[in-house]
Formats: sequence, C-alpha cells, structure tokens
Amino acid sequence: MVTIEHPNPIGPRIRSLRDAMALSLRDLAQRSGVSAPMLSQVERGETSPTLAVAERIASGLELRLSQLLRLDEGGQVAIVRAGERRSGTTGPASGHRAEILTPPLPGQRAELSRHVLSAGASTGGPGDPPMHEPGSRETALVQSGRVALSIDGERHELAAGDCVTFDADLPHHFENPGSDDAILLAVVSAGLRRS
Amino acid sequence: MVTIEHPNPIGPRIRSLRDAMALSLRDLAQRSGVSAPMLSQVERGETSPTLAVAERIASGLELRLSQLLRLDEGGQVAIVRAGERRSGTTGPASGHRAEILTPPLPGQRAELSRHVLSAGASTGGPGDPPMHEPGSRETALVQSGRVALSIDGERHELAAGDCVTFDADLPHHFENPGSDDAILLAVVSAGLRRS
DNA sequence: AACAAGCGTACGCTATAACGTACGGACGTA
DNA sequence: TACGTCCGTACGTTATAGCGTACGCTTGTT
Repeated sequence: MVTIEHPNPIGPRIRSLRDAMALSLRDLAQRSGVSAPMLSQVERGETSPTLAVAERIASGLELRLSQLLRLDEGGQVAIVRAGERRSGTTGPASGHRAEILTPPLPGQRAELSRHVLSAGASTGGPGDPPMHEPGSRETALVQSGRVALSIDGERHELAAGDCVTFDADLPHHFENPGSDDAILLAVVSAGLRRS
Repeated sequence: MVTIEHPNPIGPRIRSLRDAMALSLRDLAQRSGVSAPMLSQVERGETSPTLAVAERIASGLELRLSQLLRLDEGGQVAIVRAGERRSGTTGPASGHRAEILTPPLPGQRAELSRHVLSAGASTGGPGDPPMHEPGSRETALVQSGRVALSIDGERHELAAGDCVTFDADLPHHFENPGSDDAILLAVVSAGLRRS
C-alpha cells in the first residue's frame, strides 16, 4: 500500500488527539460516524479523506475542521525583528533610504515599509513608471518632517502626522522639500484583481 | 448526479472567490492542478473533494485550506464596527487608546491605526471574539515600548522596531507587560471578498 | 451570416475512498 | 494453559472521486 503525501499531514495529529482523549479507533468511529479501518488508514497516511469525512472526524474530536488543520499550520505568525528588515528600492543618487518591515510571505496582502528622505531627496522622478500593479492602493503616514506627494499632475503637501491614501498604480513620488530628514511609513495593498 | 450535502458548503464560496479573482474554471485548474470538470463539480456541490485536492484548490485561490473553511464558519467572527473604534478608547478600564489614520473610504483595502497601551493595558481579553472578518491579515509594528501578542494559544514577545504579521480573524489581543506606554501601528488588510 | 474562442458541464473511464468482515496479536482472567 | 476481549490492520467489494474528451451555448470578430 503506497503512502500518500500531501502538504498537511493530518493523520499523526488525529492519532495524537485521539490518544489524548483516550479513545480507541472504534470509539472514535462511533463518535464520528467514520469506520475504524478508514480512521486507521487516515491516521497512517494511507488515504486522503474527503472533506465530508474529514469534517466528521474533526467533529468526533470536538473540533471544527479549520481548527484541526490549523494545528499543523506552523509559522502563520511572522515576526520581523527590528534588526532584520530588508532594504527596499531606492532612487538614484538617493538620500532615500527604505526598509521593508513585513515578511516576504507569498500572497502577502499588504506590505509595510519605512522610508527616510534626506532634505531635498526624492523617492523617484516625474517620469518614473508606476511601481505597483494595477488596482493597488497605497497609504502613507508622515511620521516626522514634511513631504510633498506628486501624483497625477498634482502636488500635495504633507506634514508630520498626515496620512494620505491614493492609487499606487499611478505614477507618483514623494520628495522632502524641508531642511530635515522626513520619515514615512507606507502601506501598499495588493490590487483587487490579479491574473 | 445527486447533490451531496455536507456541513460546510465550500462550493459556492470557491465560485465566488474565483469570480472575484476574475478566473475561469480552466484558469483555476491551471493554478491549482485540479481539473476544470472537477472544480465545476465541487463548486456545484456534486462531489466532496479529498483534503489533498481541497488544499490544492485553496492554494490556487491564494489561501490555506483552514482560511478557506473559516470563510463559511458562521458565528465564529464578530465584527466591531468602525464607529466603535473611532471613539478612541476601547476595552474596559482601558489604558488602550486607538486612532484610525486611514479615511473611511468604501472599498478601503488596508486600514492603518495607531494604538497606545499604558503599562499593563491590553487591547482585549483571552475570551474576546475575533475582531476582523475571515481571511483578513494584520501587520503590527511596535514603535516604542514592548508588547506581547496572544493568538491561537501562543504568546509572542515583541520589542520596539519588531513587526508581526498574522491572521486577524483568529482571536487575539495585545498587552503591554512593561512599565512604559507601548505604541503600535496596525495595518489590517481587507478580508476576501464575499458575495 | 459565418466562424472562432472561451466557457461550463455531461459523460465514460480509471483510480481510490470507504465500508464490512475477518485476521492475528496483546492483554487480562480463571 | 486456555479462553475471551479488545485492539489495529489486511483484504475484498462497492461507491465515488478525479480525469480527459467532447458537447452545446454565448460572445466577439470579420
């Protein structure tokens, strides 16, 4: 009999939960409505049960199926420590320093980054192409200093504490017209529709 | 072909997510490695896929299977309306002050808020229901002080500059174990679109 | 109007899930 | 030692998952 491999090895988890509840295969079969031989095959990884059966097994273990699955999903909390930030893209001859604060997870819904602009520095130029995919939105919070956002042919002055939200797929850049460093936190949300 | 009834009608959910992503059955088939006719049967409730196939379908929709299942688990999520957050003080005998920095625009993709926790204060308690809709994710940046995140039965210690990302639809809260105020910026990404 | 492309689903076939029965081993009791 | 009970798993059978092919419908283009 071949062992089926699938990303979430639910079988050992079911067995350990069953043992913790001091149940035999026949006990759990009675509670869940799934046959004992079937439970044995699932626990040993010999077969992949259907969702309908898996829900019954979870119910026999007094869990919802999503809870049962989550027990084997490690690492869904991702912490990026202060010293582990990734450097972002910065403009040429820059004065623009960027750090990405969120982890590089696949399917990450929003990216948080921190930007420092020296006096006179800019995140890009008027002719730069948009750096984000269609449909994405950006929110930027000015933590200190002053910045000007140029987008869609308009210039917007922002002071510390101001928060701006705009379509990130339009050409845009920030610049620091002041004499001190400006610090920005930027949140970019993935576009609504992606192909 | 008889329609199979099972407790979690995942089929319509898959179809609405697929539509929201503007994918055809053949598109999703390519992304997930599950055949288009099979996807059609699953969406129409004609068959219960195995866990192995269900995980591949979820992956094609850029979700973990537990996330996909949670979307249809009614009664597990209580949503706190924006108006309640905007009052600025939440939690009993609080010491927790919150400000929402992003505008209340319809269809807002990510919400940015700032939280101040006094020494010993907490954003909620262990028994609180989850505050965000299924599928949403949260990123929190500790700007100053220290906080502990409790989620899914685990506690994570965070220092100034640390950034944590997690499933916001699971019950969670932050607390300040230190002797000084802690300041958090939180980004919550909109959950998946629902019909 | 004719044609092509894309779509969702019907159908037939194969592989496997899921069950019921029965086996062998371990353990407890007389 | 012999017997009964409980356990997990092997095996054969049936039901169904899962695939590939092809159909009919809709839409867009020429």
